[in-house]
Amino acid sequence: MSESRTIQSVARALFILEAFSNQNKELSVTDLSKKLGLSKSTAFGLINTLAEYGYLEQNSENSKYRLGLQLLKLGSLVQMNNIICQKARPYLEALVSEFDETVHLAIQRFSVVVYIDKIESDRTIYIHSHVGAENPMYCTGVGKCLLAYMAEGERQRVYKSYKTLEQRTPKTLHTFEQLEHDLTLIRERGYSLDDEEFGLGLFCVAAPVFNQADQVVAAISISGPKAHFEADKVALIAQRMRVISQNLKQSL
Amino acid sequence: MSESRTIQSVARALFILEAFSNQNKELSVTDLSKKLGLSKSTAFGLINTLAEYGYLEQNSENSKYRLGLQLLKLGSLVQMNNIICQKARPYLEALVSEFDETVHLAIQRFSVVVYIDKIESDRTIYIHSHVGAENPMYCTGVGKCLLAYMAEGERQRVYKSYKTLEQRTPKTLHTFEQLEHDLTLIRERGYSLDDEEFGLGLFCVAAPVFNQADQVVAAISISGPKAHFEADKVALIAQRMRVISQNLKQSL
DNA sequence: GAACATTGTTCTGTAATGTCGAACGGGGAC
DNA sequence: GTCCCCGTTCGACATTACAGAACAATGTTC
Repeated sequence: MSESRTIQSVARALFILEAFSNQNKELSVTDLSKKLGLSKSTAFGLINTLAEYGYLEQNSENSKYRLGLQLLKLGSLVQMNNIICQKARPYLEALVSEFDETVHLAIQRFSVVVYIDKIESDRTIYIHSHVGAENPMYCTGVGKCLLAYMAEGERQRVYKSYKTLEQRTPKTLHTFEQLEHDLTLIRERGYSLDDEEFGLGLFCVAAPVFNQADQVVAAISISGPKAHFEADKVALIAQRMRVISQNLKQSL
Repeated sequence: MSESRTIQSVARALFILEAFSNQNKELSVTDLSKKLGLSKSTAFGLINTLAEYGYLEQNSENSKYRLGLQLLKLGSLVQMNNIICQKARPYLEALVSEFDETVHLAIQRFSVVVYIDKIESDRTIYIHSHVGAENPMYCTGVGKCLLAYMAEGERQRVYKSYKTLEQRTPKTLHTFEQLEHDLTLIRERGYSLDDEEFGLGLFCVAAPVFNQADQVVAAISISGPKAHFEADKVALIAQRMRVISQNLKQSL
C-alpha cells in the first residue's frame, strides 16, 4: 500500500529492534550503527529512546544493548488478544499431555506461516521453532493445511511469491504438481502430513482451524521425531485433530 | 539518565504501541491521535510506519488497528534470550504438574516485579496476571522475596519510591515495620508467603532464585485460591521450592 | 435516498527536529 | 603511562516530520 508515509526515524528504530536475534542477543551502538548504515550518533539517539521506554536494556557490564522487557509485555498482549490463541490453548494442552509431542498453533501471514503459540514436549529437543517465528508454507504441516483450504485466488498469489520450491530435504515436495496433489489429499482426509519435508527426521501431523464462516484461520500441528509416529498413532492423532477442529469452529 | 536525547517521533510511536491494552484491543487513528494529543495526520504517519513493519495490523473490517505479530516475535525472543527463563522453565513445569497451581517467574525492574514466565493451572481461573505484567513488590510473594534478599541500599531506594503502602486488602502489610518484619522472617525460612495480601482469597508461596554470586536475580512462585493451601501442603511446597532454588543457583 | 457526520488517508508549506561529523571522556589492553 | 576503542555529547545544517485543511469512502439519520 502506501509505503509513502513511513517516518524515517521510526522505521530506523524498528530496524534496530529487528537487528537482534538468537545469534545477536547483545549489540553495541557501533554494531548497530554499522548494521544499519547510520552514524553512531544517530544510532545512539534511536537506541537511547528505545532504552528509555524499556524496549532495549543496557547491560551494565559491557554497556551493550539487548531487547527489553517492554517487548515481553506487548508480545504477550498480542497473544492474549488473539481470540484463536485463547480458544485453542486448552486443546493444545490436551494434545501435549496425550501424545507428549510438541504442538504448534500457526496462522498465515503473507506467504509464510507464523507460529502464534507453542507447547513443547519434554522429550523432543530438535524442534527449534518459537512463537513469532516464520516458516515457508509449502513444506510444513501447518503451511500445507492453510494452503489446502485457503481461497483459490489467494493460493495463486502465494504461489507467485515463490520463485522455486526450495528442496530442503530429498522428500520436500518441490514441484507445484506434487504440492497440488498433496493439497487435494489433505482436503480429502481433513489433515496434513509432513514426512521429513521440512527437515530430516521430522514428522508432523496438522489440521486446519476454521471459523464459523468456514474460512481457515489457523492450523494446529503436532510434531516430533519420525520414529515416534507409527501409522496407527498417526491415525489416532488425526482423529483427535479432527474433533478439535470441529470443536474450535463452534467458538470462532 | 539522559532523557535529553530522546527522539520525538520514536517516542510517540512507542506510546502508540503502549496505548493498546486488554481493554483497548483495537484503536482507530482518531482514538490514538486524541489519546496522544497529536494531529490525525501525525498519528497516521506513525501508525502507518508501525503497520508497515508488522508492529500494528489493520482490521480490514472496521479499519481499526491492533498490535501486530512482529511484537510476538520480539517478545518471544526476549524470553528465549533470557537465561533465567531458560533454566527455570523445567522447574516451573515440574511444580505445575505436581501441585496443579499456577506458577510464575518474576524479576525486579525498578520498583516493581515483572513476570517473565507463567504456566497456568487448569483449575485456577482468577489469577489474571500475564507475562510482561507488573505488580508492586511489597504485597506479592515474588516481590517480597526479591525485597528480602536484595542489597540493603537498593531496598531503601525501592522504599523511597513508595509514598505509602497501599492497603489492597485488610491483610496487606501496610507499614514499613510490618514489611521489614516479614522480610526478616522470609530470610530466616528461605521462602515468602502471601496470605491474601495482594488480593482476597489469593495465596502464594514464593522462593528466591540466586546466581552463583549469591545475588537474587528472580523469584518463583506458586499461587492459587487460599483454600488449596493447607499448612502441610505449604510446607511441602516450600521444601520443593528450596530445592529448586538450590538447583537453579548451580546453573546461573 | 439524499444530506450529514465521521472515518481513514493525502497534500503542502513551514520550522522544528533528527541527522551527521567531530570532539569528549572513560575503560581496558598492552 | 600510552594507546585505542567505545559510548556519549555537542553544534550547525537541512532534511524530515509536523499540523491543518482538503479528500474520499463509509455508515448514519431523517
